[in-house]
Amino acid sequence: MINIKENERLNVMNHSCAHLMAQAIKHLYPKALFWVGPVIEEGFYYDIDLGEDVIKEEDLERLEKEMKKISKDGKRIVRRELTKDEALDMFKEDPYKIDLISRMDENENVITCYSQGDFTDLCRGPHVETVKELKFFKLIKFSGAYWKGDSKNKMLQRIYGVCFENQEDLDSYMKELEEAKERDHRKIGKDLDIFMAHDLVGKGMPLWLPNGAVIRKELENYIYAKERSMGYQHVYTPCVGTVDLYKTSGHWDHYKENMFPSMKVDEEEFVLRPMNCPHHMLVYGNKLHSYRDLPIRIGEFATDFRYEASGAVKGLERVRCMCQNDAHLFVTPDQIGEEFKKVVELILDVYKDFGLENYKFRLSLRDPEDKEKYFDDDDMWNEAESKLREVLNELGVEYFEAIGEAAFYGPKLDVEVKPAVGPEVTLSTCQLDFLLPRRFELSYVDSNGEKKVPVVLHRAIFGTFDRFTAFILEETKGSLPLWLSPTQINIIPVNNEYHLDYSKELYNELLEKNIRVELDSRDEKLSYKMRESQTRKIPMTLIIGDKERDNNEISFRLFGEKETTTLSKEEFIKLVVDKIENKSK
RNA sequence: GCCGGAAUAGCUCAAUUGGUAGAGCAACUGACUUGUAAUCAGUAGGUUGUGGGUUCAAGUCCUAUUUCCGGCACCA
Repeated sequence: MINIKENERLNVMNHSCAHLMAQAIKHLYPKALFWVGPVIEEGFYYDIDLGEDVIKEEDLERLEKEMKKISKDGKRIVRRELTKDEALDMFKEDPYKIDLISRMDENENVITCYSQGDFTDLCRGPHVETVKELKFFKLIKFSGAYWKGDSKNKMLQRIYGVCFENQEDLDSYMKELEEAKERDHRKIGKDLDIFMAHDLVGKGMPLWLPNGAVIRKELENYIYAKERSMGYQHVYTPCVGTVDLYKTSGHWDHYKENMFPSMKVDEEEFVLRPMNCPHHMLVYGNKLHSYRDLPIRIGEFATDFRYEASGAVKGLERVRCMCQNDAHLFVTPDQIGEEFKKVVELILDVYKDFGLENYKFRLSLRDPEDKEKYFDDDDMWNEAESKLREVLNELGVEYFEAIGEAAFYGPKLDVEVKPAVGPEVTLSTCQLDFLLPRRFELSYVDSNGEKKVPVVLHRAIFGTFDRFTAFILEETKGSLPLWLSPTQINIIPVNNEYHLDYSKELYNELLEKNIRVELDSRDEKLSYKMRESQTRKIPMTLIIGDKERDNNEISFRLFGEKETTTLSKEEFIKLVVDKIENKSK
């Protein structure tokens, strides 16, 4: 999808289109006041205070009509420079503009406003010459949005739109939006029986159906083998802990609002665990460790519960019950760089295996001004942050930095991906932590026989199995590679009377090789079964008739392809086993 | 949590201004015995998310609530 913000011409057009929309809004809602109307990757929006009025679906059409009318009228867009006093005077009736202007420094930037016909807005520009240039636009959606992005503030109304140079580009953009809906893991998850939800279980608590469970098991096996080969040890720990555990870790103070409420059992308070760090700290602390033992890598496929805001819950992507592909690496300070590097390399390795290319590394740093959120120790933060940067530069990994995105206990590296619908989410994460080991009084004995505090790296390669599955479904549009596919092979006998025996023989042989195979022996037409095999996106469909039976062959068709390939049975089985082994399509 | 919208058969969707809840697919039964995306016929399937209310009459109007959808805010 085209990034409008980064395309110079489209950026200007979309910004002007935001003004065009504002003008139309002013015509239909004379009392409307405007906050800001920026260009974003997907087009533009404008935040508006409509007083008592609210935008409705049908209003978008009315607005579009009004915009077309203004555009046809073809007024020039006129720029005018203002002093701060002039600006304040011009917009003296508008508290939003006064808020903006009073924070401007006229010595740094010229204050400008742009007019088109009866409409003037404070704006940095630039704009197109005349509104006539804005013809191919569409208002996409609308919603509430907090003033200045702060939930303590009043909610304004936001309208999103997009503008292109010609009808074809607009049409193809609209088509892409439609296609994104088809790719949504919630739709695929329903169509392919991967997961379900039920009111009696609760919001954000997906139930993994047999097909989903196969995918998840394969993911577990895959990452377990990788981690074992890298010296990880896996544990099982309970999904509950006492409140005291989280008071010790410090999470109680920072995140108790996002935990399920505690429950009293006998004389103790328990909570469903929202993360596994405290449990793993205790596992480490179970034994006295020598510096020779480090790094110690403790992994777990751990179910966690978070009381996510009701409006945030979404499919498998944002849930209240999730399973983390979690691990905590206990290292000496001079092992941080090397161990962090291994995690980044593992991430790159895994993403390559899954053929993922659409992701970004984000180095999440603290906001030094925010003393409330972040653990206060400047030296610790500076050291940790520069360490991570150093490794990333050494590996030559492209990344961007995000101030204020760090965890309260340390900086982190996140992998960001864009779902089919909605804002970007974090998949993998690796977080540096100097704090938790101290709080749990963890130690190792160094070469001088002195007790030292280890450093912890929290890391999750898949993030959660839930979210990773969601992303894989969207990336593959549900057409999973053979090794991950719930059903790998579907056998269709041409005629049940003549071909079922050979089909069964084949079925059993594949089953013995641990291949997930189905035999469709229903009394239905071949084309009917083939259609179903394709809609279920089964990677390989076998057609077994006279030819195959007589020559001890099989004919197969790959998902999404028209042609059929015929191989000897042995060749075919070898091909399938190889494909699964190599994780190829 | 906030703003807005939605909820009808297992699934996808119909049902004028309030006036007897329907269709396709799936399921089941039977016929057909099939060479690469839907064979034909029949049967069954619903307290219209849930609880209140208005009305002679509610899928439709009001109200509360739950869940879902689009954003916002949040995301250890």
